[in-house]
Amino acid sequence: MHSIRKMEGFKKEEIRKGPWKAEEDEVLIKHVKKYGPRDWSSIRSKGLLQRTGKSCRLRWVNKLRPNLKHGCKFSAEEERVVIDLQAEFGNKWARIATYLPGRTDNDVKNFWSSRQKRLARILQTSGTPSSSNSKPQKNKNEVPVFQDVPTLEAPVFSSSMEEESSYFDNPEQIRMMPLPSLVKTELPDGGYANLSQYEPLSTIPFPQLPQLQPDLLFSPESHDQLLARLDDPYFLSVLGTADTPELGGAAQFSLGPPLFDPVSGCVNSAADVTNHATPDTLFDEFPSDMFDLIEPLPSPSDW
DNA sequence: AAAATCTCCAACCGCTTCTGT
DNA sequence: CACAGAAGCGGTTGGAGATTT
Repeated sequence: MHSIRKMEGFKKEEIRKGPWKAEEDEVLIKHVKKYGPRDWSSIRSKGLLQRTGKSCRLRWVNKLRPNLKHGCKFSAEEERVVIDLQAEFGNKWARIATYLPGRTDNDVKNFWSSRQKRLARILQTSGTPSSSNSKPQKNKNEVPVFQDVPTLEAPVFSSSMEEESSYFDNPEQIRMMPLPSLVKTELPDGGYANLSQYEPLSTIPFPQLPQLQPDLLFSPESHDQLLARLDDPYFLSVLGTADTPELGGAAQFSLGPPLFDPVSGCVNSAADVTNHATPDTLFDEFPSDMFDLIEPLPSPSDW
């Protein structure tokens, strides 16, 4: 009896974990509406939710924030941005996410890790003697890593504002609302600029993404040719393997059209992208043990 | 149709950085 | 300057749904 009461008392104080209910979201949204995305821990201290401030913040940033792209795959452009910026910044997901409106660090992180798994599996199963003994892989996704690129028609940077902002009565209120950290975006030159979701895209600072040089647009090559290319640092930089962000320096090369057209402020059409193989395409051509031959370059911190 | 396997992603944890006192 | 609490970040995990056998 006594212990049960004790347990009940304890349970009341217990911090809730796991999936969020719609009611909890409501409460959180109301709180943000009223106070802005801050004072997360006060949500619990006020007894509004039995969630930690940390959990509330995460929920807001990853799911409830306006203008997030829910349930749409990374477009080819976005993939390239991630690949390029990962090569440049390393696993700085939050930083990379600031270049991808509507994407969170979690999105980028998840995208990258599934990509890595995919590539690892491909390398493992694409013909090494050892792997040929292992049980056959039958996942059809394995063969054409990037086969879905041309069909990716996510409304990139489309304004889902209408539906999202329905959380709020007054758009102006949103505009004036203190914005989450993503708003403050460090520019490549070290300065800061506002990356407000409510600003026209053309005002969003965007790094000049490298342009793909013609000889790196991937034509069918023999494995020997590909291996020969491993001596080319440019070639390696394009690969941008997860484990070797140090390879970096992609920005100094030309890797393709920028994601944004600086004139129109729009994203380059998917049609353009289909004309360029993405770096991922490379992996289809590689011998599976190729990466055994690559030695990571020293990391920038060691320079 | 059922079981096995794979993929995606929401959410947690631990650590680091920032900010206020 | 030192400390504490809050916020932010990156790594990891586990479950749900999709796909394959």
